[in-house]
Amino acid sequence: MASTEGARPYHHGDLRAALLTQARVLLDRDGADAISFRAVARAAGVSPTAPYNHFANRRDLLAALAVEGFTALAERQRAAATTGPAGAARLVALGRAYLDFAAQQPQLYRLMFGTGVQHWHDIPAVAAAKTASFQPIRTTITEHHAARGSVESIEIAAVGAWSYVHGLAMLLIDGSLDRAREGVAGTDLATVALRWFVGQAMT
Amino acid sequence: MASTEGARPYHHGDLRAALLTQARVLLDRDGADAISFRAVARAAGVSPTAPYNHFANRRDLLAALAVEGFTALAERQRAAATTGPAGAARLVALGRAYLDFAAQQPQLYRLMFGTGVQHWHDIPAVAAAKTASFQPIRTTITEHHAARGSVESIEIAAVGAWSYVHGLAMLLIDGSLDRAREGVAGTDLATVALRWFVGQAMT
DNA sequence: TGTACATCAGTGAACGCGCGTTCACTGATGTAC
DNA sequence: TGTACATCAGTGAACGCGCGTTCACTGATGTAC
Repeated sequence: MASTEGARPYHHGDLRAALLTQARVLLDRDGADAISFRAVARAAGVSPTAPYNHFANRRDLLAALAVEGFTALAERQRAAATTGPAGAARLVALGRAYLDFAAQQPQLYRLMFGTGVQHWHDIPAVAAAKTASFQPIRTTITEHHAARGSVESIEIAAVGAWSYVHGLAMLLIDGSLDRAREGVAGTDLATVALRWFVGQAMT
Repeated sequence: MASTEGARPYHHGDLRAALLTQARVLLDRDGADAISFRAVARAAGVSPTAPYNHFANRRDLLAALAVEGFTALAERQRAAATTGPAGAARLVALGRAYLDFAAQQPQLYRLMFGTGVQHWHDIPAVAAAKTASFQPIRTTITEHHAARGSVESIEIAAVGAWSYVHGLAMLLIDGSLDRAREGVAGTDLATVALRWFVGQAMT
């Protein structure tokens, strides 16, 4: 019986990563509420208490997911904003990267922005990752406006762009704009909305 | 003993309203997760199962809260958009009413926009109330642009305005803009951000 | 005006459940000598 | 190279909890005659 070929080893190898993976599966399928310590352990094929070797508690696990999310979001934006020539098209590409991220993993996006966890800002790692995920927008807009405009006016434009794209992402995700989609013939609403914003507010 | 002066009557009078009130208290204090049927009943001083006479289940209770919220939000916007002369100031006032609503009852605003309940759109009353709460923005922007612009371009501006103000509300609520606040001297960030948007996008 | 009865809006015991977390433990691994 | 031992990463039983929901019930109210 002992140590037959298929036997699972006593030590997992990389349980931490496996737990995060399974948590993502649960998150994507049923939302943040479905992520319980026990359910994650179960999904990873491990005893209910094994996760305590890797995360202090449930909150800590969710925080790790959020940090991963913010990091990935920042990376996607950075990639989009450094591809192709500068100009309005770059701003649209930046916004599209943001919206695509949210659309492709809506539950993760929701988790990152408040749902499921109270007092995110109490967790330094999450707060830092979130702040960092705003940086690509700030940087790209600063470059776009170059010398035109004060530091303060550029900051306001950056906050405005983040607000816009964040609100658009949320409304698209939760189906609030399904009606409006029909009113916009041809191209998809996200593209139209992004071009509109860049045309109006970024010149 | 029976029917002494202080005795609570067997029938409550308006338990439905009392349950909603207590649910709001729980919501505001601890968030949507804290709203359990039992906790609400307890807070209303009633047996754990009494709420079933008024709500089919927990989800139904949350939906009622959301509908109340959307109705109030629409009302506030309508009031703001019909006070004072037309023009850019009216748009700013509309946006301010929206942001004030969110800032004054952040947990309710979160509940309305996705947190805590999956598949809001499956509940017709909620979907209808949400759609109705978008109407004041649409109407005001239509009037503002008058004959200038196609129906489609006005719809895009309306969607844009909603996205902007919604995103701004969420980011302000969850503390994401606390850093940015410091960078904007003098007036509060919400006002500055609203004026910026109206100045850029609504002309 | 009085009475019978239907309906409404509560009660309270009970169910089964999944959860977070603790605890003492044990198998596996790594390291010092 | 071998051995003793510390450390790490798991197990599994157990706890107490609050939850949603069901069920049979009962007190209070309203209505028909």
